[in-house]
Amino acid sequence: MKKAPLSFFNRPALIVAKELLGCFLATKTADGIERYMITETEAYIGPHDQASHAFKGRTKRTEVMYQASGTIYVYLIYGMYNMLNIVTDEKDYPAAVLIRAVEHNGLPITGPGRVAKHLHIDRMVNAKLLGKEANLWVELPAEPIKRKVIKTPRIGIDYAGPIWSQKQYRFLLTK
DNA sequence: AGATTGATCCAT
DNA sequence: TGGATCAATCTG
Repeated sequence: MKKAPLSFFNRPALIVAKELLGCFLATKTADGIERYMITETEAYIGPHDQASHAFKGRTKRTEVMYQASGTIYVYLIYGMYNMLNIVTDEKDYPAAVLIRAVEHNGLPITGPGRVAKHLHIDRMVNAKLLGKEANLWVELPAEPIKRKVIKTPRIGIDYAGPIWSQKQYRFLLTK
């Protein structure tokens, strides 16, 4: 299995979000390398995206979204759940892809909170670089995926207004 | 449908 | 400095 180069992420978030489907999140454990196939993503595409945290500008929390592509962005929501994102695009351009669901040995893990919990991902890895500074990286599938891709509006962003809340920036693999 | 939970951001 | 808000999930 081939590790995704950091250049994979140095592209528009919409492209990365689509291409991450079928890729694997990989982490090293005592039992070896565990791989989780990514089955659902969402793109947050820039400073003008009203659904994005970066819409309010550069703050202590959003600073990581402006860092180099391949940087990990993890934040806490509702005081309970960690959300795993991967920064995309050029440095100083705030964009990221949220990992919303994976599959492990054919078993689905749906919902971003459950994904992070299952992989033991928390804010300790926030602002770390995939593979270099964190025990987490992405691997590319050996063969192109055969499953179909569905697009829908993003989840839980009604605050983003009528235009941005309806953009079809969520991508899922069908069964 | 309602509770949960705490970091973050902005207005008072 | 307080208080609303939140890229969600669990239980009834």
